[in-house]
Amino acid sequence: MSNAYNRPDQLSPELRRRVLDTARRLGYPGPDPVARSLRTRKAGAVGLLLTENLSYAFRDPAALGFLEGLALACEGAGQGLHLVPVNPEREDVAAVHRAGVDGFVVYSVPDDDPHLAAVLSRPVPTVVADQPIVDGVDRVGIDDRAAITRLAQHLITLGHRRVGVVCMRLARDRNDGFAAVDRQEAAHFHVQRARLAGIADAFGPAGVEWARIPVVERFDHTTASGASAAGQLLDSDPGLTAIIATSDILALGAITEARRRGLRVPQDLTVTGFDGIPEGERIGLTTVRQPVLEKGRAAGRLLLGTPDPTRPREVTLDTELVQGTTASTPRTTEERWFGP
Amino acid sequence: MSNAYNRPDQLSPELRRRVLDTARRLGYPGPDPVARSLRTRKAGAVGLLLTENLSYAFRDPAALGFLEGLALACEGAGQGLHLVPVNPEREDVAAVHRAGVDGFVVYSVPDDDPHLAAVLSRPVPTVVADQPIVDGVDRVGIDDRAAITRLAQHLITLGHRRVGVVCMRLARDRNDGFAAVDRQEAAHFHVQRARLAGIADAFGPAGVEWARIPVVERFDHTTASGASAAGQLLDSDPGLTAIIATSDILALGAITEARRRGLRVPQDLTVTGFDGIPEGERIGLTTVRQPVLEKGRAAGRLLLGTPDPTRPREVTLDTELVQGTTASTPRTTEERWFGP
DNA sequence: TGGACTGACCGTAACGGTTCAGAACCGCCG
DNA sequence: CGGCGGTTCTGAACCGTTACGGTCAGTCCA
Repeated sequence: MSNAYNRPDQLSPELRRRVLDTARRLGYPGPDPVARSLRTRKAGAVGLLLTENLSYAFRDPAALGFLEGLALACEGAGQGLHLVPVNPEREDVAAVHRAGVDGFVVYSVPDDDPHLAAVLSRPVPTVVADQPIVDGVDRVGIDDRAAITRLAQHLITLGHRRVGVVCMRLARDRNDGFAAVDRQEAAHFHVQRARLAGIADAFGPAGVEWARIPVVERFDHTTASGASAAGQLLDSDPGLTAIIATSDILALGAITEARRRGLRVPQDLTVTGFDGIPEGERIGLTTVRQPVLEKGRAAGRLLLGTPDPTRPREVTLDTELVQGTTASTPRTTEERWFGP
Repeated sequence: MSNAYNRPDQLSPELRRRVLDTARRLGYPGPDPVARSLRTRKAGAVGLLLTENLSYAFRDPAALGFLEGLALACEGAGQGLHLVPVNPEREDVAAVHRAGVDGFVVYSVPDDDPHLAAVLSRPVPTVVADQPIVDGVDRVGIDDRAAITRLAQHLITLGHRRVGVVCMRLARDRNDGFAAVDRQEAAHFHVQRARLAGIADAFGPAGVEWARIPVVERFDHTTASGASAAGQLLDSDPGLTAIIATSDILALGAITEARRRGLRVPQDLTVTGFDGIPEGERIGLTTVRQPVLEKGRAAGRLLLGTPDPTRPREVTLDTELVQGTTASTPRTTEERWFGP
């Protein structure tokens, strides 16, 4: 029976025809994929775990790029892509245990996320992306810290000293407001923690004490969040010459808010982002471009490729500083040159 | 054992603890999801079949909206979303047979697609979206024909008579060029066929013979395709006053091409789209807005909801004519009124 | 004291494929 | 005619779980 479907060479054409015939007559719908998976120990799919609602991934351009790259890799290997449903409110890990997959890709979840723990407890290969290193699992990412240091140094070169920072959520609990250093250092999102540290790396040597640079955190990753966070920064210190956002989405919101307040970008306020999303490119956002699609593809390849004996592998992709038109010398310097 | 994990009420806490303890000691990784699925006859996931490369879905805003809505519905029901890998070149249906899912959603594939046939041969519930009705499966969609008829009538009211049409692929074979009526009528993509018919419905009564309206087809659904198709139309008849595209993506490309030729939109050329994607809204594209997210959600609900005894169900969602700024009275009429 | 009842626990039979060993068969040669 | 190499076919074991029925001990009431 099985042979009739999958191994035509193992039996005579005549018997095969007869088997298939009676199968059809009996209404047999073909081999059951689940039973086959049980026996062969192959599900033919990789699971993807995202921290946010599944649908969030379809809104965030960076996540989307990652998804596209991963899908590309899966497609190439004939593997399905199983999106694991996660309800960030309820800590329901059952979905992770129920997913019939041959491996997991975990994208940007907090390091204390129970779903991540659940994935690691499953006896299947796992690749994490934009995450800190976990014991022995493969990892793909960029050097967030060094990348944003370069960007910050660029601002320092331009003359900025009074800057504010807008960042994404640092932990699973909602904290829409200022984030002190202790919260920053305890951050559970590796990417955000690294980016903040990278900014500090640049400003410290420039004589700006990091603890005095205001950092505003937002739980939701939307342009509206970026706008309100920028507003909060400017309210607390109208003398800021630059706002560094840890994502393009937040930066776009900050620009909107600046304009709303009658501030010209970059003449009155410099704004920078991180990611290099198309919307940012369109308006000439100064940012760090990271190869999101490549990242997804690398994650897929890492998972689906032959499991190298030199376990845990790590792929770090290159980034590029994009000097757009939203950063310039600060107003004060400018005024010094041209008068107020 | 099973009870220890899933039915704490079925055994004493003491025994449960002991079982779990020894399980851990033996390195038991928890119940195997595949075996569980085999036994319970539930995979906990729905399959999604798209005609294009998986990664295409992440580029096309309309598909993306559908995906988001579907993901939302799955999430709500705690179901995973299994994206079936399809290589449009090779007709490899195996992936459909290998997918361990409780049901399928089929989105906008040609009605003669072997993958669709493979899905229908599987003994699981199926919902098709933007497809013609298949025997006894649920369906969700819009009234493409009536919706675009309204749009076309709007153009007729404005005074347009010499129009050209840009449409997406009509069949699985590549045909980048004019599509005669016979090809239109034999189209395997229900949505495209319906939209062309809808345009004909409007222009026929207005005294414009449909067969004389040039229709240009493009295989790839990109703005570049829209641009080249518009170019082909304008080359063949520079006197066109309007271009009707069957999607916003194509319309955006057509606008780019018009501008490149020094034609102002809408003063020199009216361009309309279909879908109501954000990029179109931003530039004020005249189009038909369809609730793509709702469509995805409806598909998910149809599949996951209680299977109504009144089988095949059908959900038709409403559309809205968006009178943007890319359509106006045609140049010739204008000139008649104001002089050249 | 005995019978009915309750609750905890355990053994076993599917679920539906794949795989593999060995049976059956066939023709051929010594 | 027996043995042998080869192919085709059959049967049974196994994958890991859940559902179900049965055993057993303990409790309650007549």
